[in-house]
Amino acid sequence: MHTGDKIKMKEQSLIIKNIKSFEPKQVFECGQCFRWNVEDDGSYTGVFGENVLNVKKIKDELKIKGICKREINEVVQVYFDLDRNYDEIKNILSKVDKNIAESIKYGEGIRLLNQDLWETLISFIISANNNIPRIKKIIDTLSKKYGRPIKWQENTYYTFPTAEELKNVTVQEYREAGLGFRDKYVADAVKKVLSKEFKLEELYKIENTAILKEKLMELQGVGEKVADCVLLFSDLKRLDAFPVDVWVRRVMKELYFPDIEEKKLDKKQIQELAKKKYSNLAGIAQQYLFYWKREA
DNA sequence: ACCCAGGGTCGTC
DNA sequence: GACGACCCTGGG
Repeated sequence: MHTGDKIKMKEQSLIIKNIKSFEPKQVFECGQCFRWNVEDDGSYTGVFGENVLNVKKIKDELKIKGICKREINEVVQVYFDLDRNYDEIKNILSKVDKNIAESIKYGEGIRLLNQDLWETLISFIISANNNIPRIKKIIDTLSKKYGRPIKWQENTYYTFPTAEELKNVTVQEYREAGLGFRDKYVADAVKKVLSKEFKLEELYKIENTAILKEKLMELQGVGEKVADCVLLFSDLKRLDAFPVDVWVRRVMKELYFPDIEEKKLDKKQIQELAKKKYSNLAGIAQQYLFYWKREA
């Protein structure tokens, strides 16, 4: 087990007034992240990178506090995607058709996070044929065992372990951490990243989303769906990626293919329609649809 | 008790 | 391209 130095940083806080398109419940429970948890007061606390933050929304004011490695306003600006104009995106998408317009009304406070590529990759490898509570539990266990502690307000939080920190973890130890059959996939990703056989930083240089997706799928346990999630939810931020899971398949069948049996509905058909309708914003459209269908 | 599904992927045919 | 297997857990 890693017993490195505790990360010590000063506490910081930030208030953002007149915040638009930011509803904590929707941001943190639309399926893009697994390390944000709701508190008794309705606020959310999460760990990302070497930061622990608590986010509370009161009316149209966002109160953020916690400890950050760098200046909190810079960290927040990037992680919460504050440079993107979601009003404009929602306007464009709402004009596509009534269905997406209704889903946007339902989840108008959704916003995509710029999450660390490594953490997103491993998290979504773990997500395969799994459910959200268990995914969260596994990621929590990995972080507690192999990440570094950050103390804040009586509590200890743990960073998501780097590839380096997972260097000596065996497949059996992953199994004991609850990963199930995904144990070997994570071990494989760690090995390939550490040996530079797979270079994460090179991925940012690839412009074409399809090529980038192929590259991600070279890794064990990364199929189309996982690759699409990494493209959309990590800081690779490919808004044209359209992950199709059981929920999205369900909602797309209901809305656009009512006469086709769900099992016979080809994923290619769904993605072609998504591209045609939502173009380079398909990924964001997917989040509105996913949240809508899953909550309702 | 038993079965099923869950933000799928892989190996085999 | 279709099909079954796969770790594990919570809910019916």
